Amino acid sequence: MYSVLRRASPKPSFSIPWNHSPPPQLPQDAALASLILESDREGLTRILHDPNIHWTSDSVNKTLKRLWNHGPKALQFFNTLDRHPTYTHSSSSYDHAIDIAGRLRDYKALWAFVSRMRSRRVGPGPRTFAIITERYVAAGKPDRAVKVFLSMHEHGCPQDLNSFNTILDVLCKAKRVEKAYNLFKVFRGRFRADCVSYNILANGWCLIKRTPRALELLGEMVERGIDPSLTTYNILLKGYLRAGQVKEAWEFFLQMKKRKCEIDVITYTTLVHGFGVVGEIKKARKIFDGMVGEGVLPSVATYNALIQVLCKKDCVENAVVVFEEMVSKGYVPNVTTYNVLVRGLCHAGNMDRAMELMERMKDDECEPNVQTYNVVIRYFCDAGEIDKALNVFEKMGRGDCLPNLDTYNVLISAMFVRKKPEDLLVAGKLLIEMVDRGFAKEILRSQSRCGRLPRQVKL
DNA sequence: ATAGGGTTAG
Repeated sequence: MYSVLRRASPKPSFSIPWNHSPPPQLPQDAALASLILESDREGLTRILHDPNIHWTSDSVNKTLKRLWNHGPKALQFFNTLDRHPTYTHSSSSYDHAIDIAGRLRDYKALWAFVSRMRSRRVGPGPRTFAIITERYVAAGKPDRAVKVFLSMHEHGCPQDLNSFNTILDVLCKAKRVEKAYNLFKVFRGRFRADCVSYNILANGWCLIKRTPRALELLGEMVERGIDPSLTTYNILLKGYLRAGQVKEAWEFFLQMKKRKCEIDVITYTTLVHGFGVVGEIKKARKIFDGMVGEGVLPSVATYNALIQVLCKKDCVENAVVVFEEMVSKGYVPNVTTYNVLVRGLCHAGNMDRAMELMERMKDDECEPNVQTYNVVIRYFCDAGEIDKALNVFEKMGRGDCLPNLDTYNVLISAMFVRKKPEDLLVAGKLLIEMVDRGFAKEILRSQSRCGRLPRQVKL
């Protein structure tokens, strides 16, 4: 039975936590994570304060990471352990907790962690502020993020070029490029902006498809005596391709070659992917086949790019051939390789082979992640095979990979499509489970963005 | 955790 149905019966008591579902050879932190999810406050203290468990910073961090999509429980775990008689949290665990609080937009808790960190003299450090600013920006508060950056020194962590570049990057990655550029103009002198600062901003303009501004910035850096690096050129190249300026991209690449710029594997990966996504498969292949002759070996990412575009714009069989080829050459596929191919197989209607590949992943010691599961669940739902989707969901729930908002969204909406009464019952239970796990705020936010819920609906 | 290349999808 999957977890929602189990939830319907009385919860197992703590002395026999695994009575209903004995853990199948799960890593310790995964077993712990599911145990935490199932337990109430009292039980939690009992487990965590058990003198037989030896806590380390590493095991705490792994557990927090597992509970990433279950914020309230994760913080409850962190706080309970914070009252442990002998164990004290490390700075990286505080950073994790701060990240989670920020994701939940619980700024009160976030700043309480910062003060506690400081009073225990384990921070806050540059990484802490990278996290905090990123969370504010993600919550749509870029001005707040800038203020936090400007007040870092008041928390005992002085700003430097690194932290300056970090805040620029955080703003750019969230597409607040104009804001980043304004901050940059004010402080580039004080922090001695370097090539990295310029690259971050150039990449920002490229992300919002404003390649002319990126090019302008390139001129600006040269004017100020900073030499563009290969990274700079790769950013521009990617920018042209992202903006659909394929011809310009190719000309830019030829210029790079002509100017004796050392072309690297990232340049080639960018090209293979870029030409592939616009459907120029032959060109993508030609670039891929030609790179070795230029003295550059493909990486796993290059293979991933080729496999992905073959799945999307050619046919999945050819992608499988390339996959087998890379394996026979001794490359070790990573989780992205598998995910791309699993999705390709699903898309081609080969659900059985997709599931087989997922099994092969496990045999190859590459654990499927939430994306892998979500893809398969989504395609099963699309095909109306809700029972099979639930079957896969059940496998996740056992703890090795916890569901996220997408997982719930896909499953629940699929059940509303079919409208069988028993489905609706399960959908309701899933919804309760979601709310239980702290997804409610997130749902409301995403729904109100789409205008699907009236504003007065409150949870 | 200072920058560039691969992950779902309407």
